[in-house]
Parts: sequence; C-alpha cells; structure tokens
Amino acid sequence: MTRGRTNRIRIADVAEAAGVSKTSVSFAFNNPDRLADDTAIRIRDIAQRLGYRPDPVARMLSQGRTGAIGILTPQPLSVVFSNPFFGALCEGVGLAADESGFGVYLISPLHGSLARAVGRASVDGFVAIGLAGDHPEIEQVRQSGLPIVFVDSAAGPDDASIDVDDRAGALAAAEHLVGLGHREFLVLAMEPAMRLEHPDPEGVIGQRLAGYRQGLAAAGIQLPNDRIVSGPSTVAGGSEAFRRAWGEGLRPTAVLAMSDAIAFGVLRAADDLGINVPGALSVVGFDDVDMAAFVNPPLTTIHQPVRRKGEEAVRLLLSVIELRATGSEHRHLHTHLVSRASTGPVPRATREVNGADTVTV
Amino acid sequence: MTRGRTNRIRIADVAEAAGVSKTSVSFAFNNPDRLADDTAIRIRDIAQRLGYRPDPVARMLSQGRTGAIGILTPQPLSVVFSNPFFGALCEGVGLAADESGFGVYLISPLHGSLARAVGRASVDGFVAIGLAGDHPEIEQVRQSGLPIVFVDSAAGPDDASIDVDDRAGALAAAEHLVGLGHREFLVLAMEPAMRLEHPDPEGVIGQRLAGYRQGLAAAGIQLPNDRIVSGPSTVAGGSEAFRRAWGEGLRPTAVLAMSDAIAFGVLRAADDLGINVPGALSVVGFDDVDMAAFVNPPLTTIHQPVRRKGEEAVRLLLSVIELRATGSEHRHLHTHLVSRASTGPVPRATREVNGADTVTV
DNA sequence: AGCGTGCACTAAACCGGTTTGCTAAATCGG
DNA sequence: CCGATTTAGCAAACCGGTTTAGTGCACGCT
Repeated sequence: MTRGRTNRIRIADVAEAAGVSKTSVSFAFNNPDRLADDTAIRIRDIAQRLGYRPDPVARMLSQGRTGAIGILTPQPLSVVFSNPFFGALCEGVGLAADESGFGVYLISPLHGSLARAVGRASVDGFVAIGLAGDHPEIEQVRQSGLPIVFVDSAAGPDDASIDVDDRAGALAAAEHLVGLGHREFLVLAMEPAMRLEHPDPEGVIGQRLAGYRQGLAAAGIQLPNDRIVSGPSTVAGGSEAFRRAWGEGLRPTAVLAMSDAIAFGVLRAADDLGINVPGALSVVGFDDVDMAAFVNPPLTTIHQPVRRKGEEAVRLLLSVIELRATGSEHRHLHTHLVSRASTGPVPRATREVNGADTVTV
Repeated sequence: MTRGRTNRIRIADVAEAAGVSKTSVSFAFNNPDRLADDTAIRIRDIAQRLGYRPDPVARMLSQGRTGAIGILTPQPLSVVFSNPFFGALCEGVGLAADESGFGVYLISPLHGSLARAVGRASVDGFVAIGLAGDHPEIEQVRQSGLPIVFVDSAAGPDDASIDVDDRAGALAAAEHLVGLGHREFLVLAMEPAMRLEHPDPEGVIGQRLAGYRQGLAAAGIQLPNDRIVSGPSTVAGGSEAFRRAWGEGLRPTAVLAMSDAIAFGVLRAADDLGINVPGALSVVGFDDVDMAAFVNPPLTTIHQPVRRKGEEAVRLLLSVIELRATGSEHRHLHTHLVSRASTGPVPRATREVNGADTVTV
C-alpha cells in the first residue's frame, strides 16, 4: 500500500462508483438543479452508501470561506474562562453565531504570541476582545487582512467597534460610594499585561480609572497610585490582590473593583480576614454578571449589557463579511448602577479616625 | 479587473519577487536546512517585506492536519456558556490545548443538527461533552472517522472516555441529607433533550439518579417520578423548575440538584419565595464550581475535578491524534461531598407533620 | 434540411500551499 | 585529478474539493 493516511472516501471515489465525473458529484450536493433529478438522487444515494463526507478543509480552500469566526483574546484560554464576564459575552456570541450558522473559533496567544495564533486560524473574521490600543500586536492582527470588530478595545476610527460608557459607569460607582460617606478607597484593576503607570487612556482600564478619579475628585478626594493595585480578572486574582493590599497596611473602607470577578475575590478575602461586608467594607464591582446577585452579600455593581455586546459584535462582523462593507461602525452601549447589599455607609469607627485627618466638619 | 477577491500575497508572489521557486519559499519557512542560509534569510526577508502570511487553510489541506480540536456540545453555545460547569471544563481544555499549541473550536448543533456541524468542522479530533449514549447523533459523530474522547458521555468500551463516579457522588449527597433527617425530597435534573422516563442508565443523569435513589432507599424512602423535575442546567432553568414544582404544591425539605447552576437557581427562587435556606430547605448541588463557595448561603455540593476533566480529555485526545494510538483508554475520576451552609437539619414543624405519616418512633 | 436552443454532463483549471524526485554544481576522499 | 557524495534548488504532482467553459445530443421551429 502507498501509505496509511486516511482511507477516507474522496469525491473521486464516489464519482467512479457512480460512473460520473467529479463535477457531477459536486453538483449533486451543491447545485442539484444542474443535474437530472434521478441522476442527482442516484449520486447522493451512492455517496451515502459509501459514507462520503466532503472534506471541510478542501471545501474552504476552493470556496474561499471558512464559515467560522474567531474570538480573539489577549489572555490564555484558561484564564479567560475563569472570568464569568467572558462566559456571558460568549453567550451572546454563540447566540448570534448559531443563528447564522457560523462556527466559533477561540483564539488566544500561541506560545505567547497572538499574531502567531491569528496566522494559524482559519476564519472569515475576528471579534477582538479587550485588545488595548497600545497592545503591540493589535497592528499585526489587523494585517491579517480579515474583517475585525473590536469589543472593549479602543480601536481606531476606521475599525468597527462595540463598547460601553465605561467612564460614566465608573463615575456612578465612585459617586455611589462617596454618597455613602466613604473617603478611603482602594481600586482593583484588571491587568492583562497592562502597565498601570500609563494605561491607554482610551482603553477600558483607562476609562474606568478616569471615571473613578472624576467621581472622587468631585468630593475632593485624591487617588494616589499606591491605592490602585491590579491583578488578573478572576476570583483568585481579586482575592490575592486585596489580600496583598491589606497585608501592606492599606485600610480602605471602600473598594472599587473593575470587574465582578475581582469583586467576588474581594468578598472571599474579606470573609477570610474577618472583615464584614458591608459593615466594615463596601465593595462595588463592574459588569453585573448573573452571579452578582447571588454572592454573599449580593454585589452592588455597574451593569453593562454583556450578552448584547457579544451578539452585536457578531452581527456587525457578519454584515462586514457578507456584504463586504467597509465596516467602521461604532456602537456605544450604556451602563447603570445596580445597588445591592455589598455597599453601605462608612463605618463609625473608621469615620472618626479618618475624619480627624481629612474632614473638619 | 478579473474579480475582487483578496489581493493577499501568495507564495508564488514571494517566489517571483525573490527569483526562486515556490518550493524554496516553502522551505525557507518550514525546512530551512534544505536551503543555503543566506538564501533562506533573503527569502524570509522579502516575504516579510511583502507582508506574506501563508494561508492556513491551504496549509491544512496539504499537510493533512488542522492544529485544532473541536469541543462538541449537544446544546447551543448560548446555553452552554450560561452553565459555569462548562466554563470550568473549558479552563482545563484551554490549559492543555494552549500547552501543545492546538486551537480550540466550539462545535454545537448547526440548525439543530450536531452531525451537520461536525461535518463542517475542520479539526483533528473531538472532545465530546455530555453526549448521552442514546443520543441519536452519537453514531454520526463517530462516523467522522476522527478521534474522539468522550467526557461524561456513556461511551462504548472502544471509545476513549473520561468521567467521574457520578453514582457514588449522588449517593453521598443523598446520604448527607438523609443523615440530617430529611424525608421529603425533590430532585432537579438537567435536561438536554432527555426523556426522564427512560434516561440512559449509563449516562450522567441516569447514574446520578441511581445514586440518589440508592441513598434514599437505604432509609426506606421512595422517590416517585413526580418528585423529579427537570430543566436546562442553568441558573434560570433551576430557578424556574423549582418555582414550578413549588407552584404545583410540592413541599420538599431537601433538594437534590444535579448541577450547581441548577442549585443556584433554587437558592434564588427560595429567596424570592421567602423560604429560608437552610432553615426551611436544604439544597445540595453537584460539581463544586468555583462560585459554589460564594453564593448565599455557600452551597453544599458534590465536588468533582472539572478542570482536570478538561485537561485530561485534551491530553488523551492529543495522544491519540499524535501517536495514532487506537485510544480506548478510560479514566475515572473521583468525587466527594463538600459540606457548606446550604444544608441543615430538617425543620421542626415539617418533621412533626411528616413524622406522623412515616415514622413511628 | 438547417438552425437555434436548452439540457445533461464533463475536462480541466483553480484554490494556495507542501512534498517528492530529480538535476546540476560544489565538495570530498584518495 | 577523477569518481563519489553532498548541497542547493527546481518542476511537477498532490491535497480534495469547486467552478468555468465547453461538448454532444435531442428537440422545436421554419
């Protein structure tokens, strides 16, 4: 025998068995009108009997389309999935993709390089998630030549994009806490390879930070850099980051977490450290993931339409793919505060102690 | 112009620009040893300058491999992602796939047909999740000829598979509740197109049901069919199923939920209905997803190594793919009860009322 | 009979790479 | 200095489909 390989049935085998040309077999499946009815049926019959299934790869090559879209994430899949935000987004992506019969390919850095992974991926377009504008690989991704929709990504004006008013959301979070009397804050940022010193001001993190700062500044509160710590956007990451800050002696009465996952981690850490929430510590998240209503205590957070973001991203991408539109549409969705039980008035003791330092009323 | 198409740089363009053959260009990337060093460098240089990136589809076709694995789920992506169990599993899958440089393709029913989706997918193998043995399409999937590892799927002895001792886990859950004095139970099953009358006894649902029954039977308790209700394995599904049962007049003191997602839903519904957990109702989940420790109250549940299941499934699959092994290995992982705060002794009032019926001590 | 039309089907080109044999020149051993 | 081996590079086949551009034939019309 020539070589093992797969003894898969090829289109030529069917053609031979049916005594027709390859073309006819192809037509029997994809263009039956060009064949006599009984011929088409006979061919399909024989194909079926032989167990013929067209090779999807060969099909892609000749048709020039893959029928799949790629979800681009700057973090490895293992961390991406430990963030419920991503799950929710994928719900939306899945919904829209299913609808139009497109497959979903997950693309994360391959051996540390997103560009390499992008090059390997056989898709018709990408939905890029959280690719900061200063991410060094954003340009390489763009060079793939395939259509891209940027979600939460600080894309250029020529790119299609979907995002939310992160800044307004963060502002609402800060105002909420300030309104409860808090003056000692800790911000927990998510850190996908992001130098906190100079976050891209257009990026999600930069925008949220700006919102927080604006809200605090309105009450005359500064936010020094040592009150901002960061870690991966996971429960473990949030828990660890809070513990670290606490260990270093920081004693905030309120935590502004940039994601619900991080906020969940804070709740866990606080519980372990014997800190009562919201009695001694208030926590506000961001995202309003399903679980936010179920944790203990239920999390006050900034709601954003995560699922819809996923859906719209895919719909936008598909319209670009199918209509070959140039696609530079921008969609901007809204956020709002959802007040639950993880926030409360600033604790008495702390108010007195800190009050002496900062307030003179 | 002939036709728009993509004006992508092809290997032939590079060859022409460099004044060499296509073969040499290919070698410059994939087999540089067969070229003089400076030639290889020069070619790569020109390719780079031209922005050449090999078409992954063409590459797949000629190499006969895709560098990707498919995750097969019997439900649409949108519901799959609303189940935290799946997220955790994907963490493991992502970890192992990243490690070996494989991509991950999500495959869910296309226009209702899993077989169709499988046919369209260009992957080197599948990890099938929760495909019940009596699922009509399991056979069609197998006919793809590609290697498959079945997770939680009641596969045949010739298939590679990974699962956990669902029955023992369920037994432990039932024993725990019986030990607390409960006698009025409600079982909430997950329902991916599963007729509860005759669940595949080898399937996950069948096994867990058997475990529950065994544990109850040991205490002389029957589990009539009307005490088993089912719904999708999501928070919403669990919430709705419990509400329905409650609305129909069922008044269990203990709920056995077949997944944590369902259990979360029960907690929500109970809270809405003013039922105190664990004071008036005990709830046991299954999976021990990360969130289980965070909900209110923290969920008593059966722990299973979900992440590891994902990892091992991929490793097993890759070994079959790469070594062309016949792969009929079975791995059986273990479960154990994690006791948290959602379970407690049977409530007094109920104990008296029901005690009259069933107990004579 | 002569011509146009439509039908049923096919040969060959094509998609964009990789791989196999082969040739010509350079290098080596003795 | 000559035959043997190695090196560098190429043409063509191949992967498995789809699509283009015909071909041959039967039929209808005048």
